Amino acid sequence: MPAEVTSGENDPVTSPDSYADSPDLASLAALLADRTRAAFCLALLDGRAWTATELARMAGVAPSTATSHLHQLVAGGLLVQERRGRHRYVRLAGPDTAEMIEGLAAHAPRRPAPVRSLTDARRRRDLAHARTCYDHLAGALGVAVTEAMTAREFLAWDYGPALTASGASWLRGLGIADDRPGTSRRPHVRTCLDWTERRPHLAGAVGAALFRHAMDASWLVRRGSTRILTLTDEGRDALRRHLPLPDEVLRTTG
Amino acid sequence: MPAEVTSGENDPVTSPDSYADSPDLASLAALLADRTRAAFCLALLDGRAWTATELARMAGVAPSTATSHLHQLVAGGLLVQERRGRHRYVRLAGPDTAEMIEGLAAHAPRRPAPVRSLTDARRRRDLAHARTCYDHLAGALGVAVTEAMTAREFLAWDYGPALTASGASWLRGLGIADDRPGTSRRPHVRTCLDWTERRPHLAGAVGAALFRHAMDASWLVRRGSTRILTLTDEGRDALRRHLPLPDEVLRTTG
DNA sequence: ACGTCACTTCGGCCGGCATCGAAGTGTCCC
DNA sequence: GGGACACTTCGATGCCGGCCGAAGTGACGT
Repeated sequence: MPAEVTSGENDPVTSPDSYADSPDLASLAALLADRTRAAFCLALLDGRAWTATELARMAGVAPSTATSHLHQLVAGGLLVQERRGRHRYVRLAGPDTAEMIEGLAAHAPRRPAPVRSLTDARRRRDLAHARTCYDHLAGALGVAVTEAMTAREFLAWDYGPALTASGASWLRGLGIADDRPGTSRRPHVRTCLDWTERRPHLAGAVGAALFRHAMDASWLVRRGSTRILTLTDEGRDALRRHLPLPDEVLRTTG
Repeated sequence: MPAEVTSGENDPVTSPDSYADSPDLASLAALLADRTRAAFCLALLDGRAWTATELARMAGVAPSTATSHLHQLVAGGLLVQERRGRHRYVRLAGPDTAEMIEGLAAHAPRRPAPVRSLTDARRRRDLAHARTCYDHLAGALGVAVTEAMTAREFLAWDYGPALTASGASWLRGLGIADDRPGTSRRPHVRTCLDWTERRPHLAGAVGAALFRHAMDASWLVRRGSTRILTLTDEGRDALRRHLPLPDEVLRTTG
């Protein structure tokens, strides 16, 4: 945490004399102000790379339309692309971009989408139960984990969300290497307002590490190529053992 | 922190059965995707109420245009209005709205605005030095305060920004009533990426309380009706005494 | 080599929306 | 009461941008 204040040599990313060029809020917001582009970004919030055609089908637009939108999103710095063969893979530019979009989405009004079928209803129920949120766990399960960690005083909220000392050692006990604080720019503990639960769940580097561990240990498995997560038997046992989670959220059946 | 997960009676704010209605990101972003509306919101980030005419003049549009935009922003929940006599005062709906806009602005590209005059250059320099950011202090001074509090270990960053015990007692020593944690929903320590410094400054309830104290104690005064803040002699002495701030940021001349 | 597939470019169409001026309503002050 | 002022409504204008289909390019597989 260097406390140098009289900024030394400025990185010439913009103008050499960088007094307050006002942020171009409108151009950034315009990128998200289209139904199709917004749908792309929300889909990409699962943290993985999608191809242009997949996104086009998901949003119900022609491939040429998707191309145009992806150009804009990449040019605007929200997405990065990777060309492999005849495929163009796009993903969110980084965790900070994901957090920005999440932050916006948390304040957005809900669109009342009518339930179309029984499958649709099931899909929604499962999505509300457990899903990925970029690089961490969301849904009722994510919120429950967060609140159980709070109950055991692994997380403290008094002065902003923070991991306690016992929380850090709990993580170490799980074999989760706690990234050394200060190493990365990213806040270690961050919260993210859950869409479905309307309560915060754990995010940031700690949330990502915990989720990575849960996937590595097969506590959770992805359902197909969606962002829906299914709790495995091992996962249920582990969460019951390591955290006293209420049984209601520990159902393992899709 | 109630850990009730199987949502009991739902508040009927949307549909009775509230599985995951996806957020309407596009409609929210569209509110900010217009140059004029974005300018309104950025101006309102100073936390005070403006009249429609003031905003119209600031943005360089006709009054009728401003009316239309303000309607949309109020209908969208970003702004609240208060009619007093023949004036219509609007302000940001709340701290969470301000935080959302700040978060977006921090990721927005800078618009290279050419310096038009000597007055303009001075205004920018002063704005970069100290200004309000909704309800707390921003600019080089805000960042310096934050970093000095970090150096004295009033703030800890290891597991997310947090106020330490000594930080809490330091605030009490200043006569700042530390809002009892848990009382309000708002995180007590939050950071906000500074536009000009590109480093975080203190925000959240603690940042707001500190700023309020600085204004009450006349450490800082507003310049006219702008968001520019000027450090007073008392303010310089106080900051030198309570925090070892580097002299460079302690200039009091506008 | 050929067909298939993923993606791109281009042109044209169309809807939505920001803008303004003019005219109207209510408020304040003299 | 009259005039100035803050704000609103309405209609007209014009532009920007999303959308598609058709045609083109390059990669992959048989």
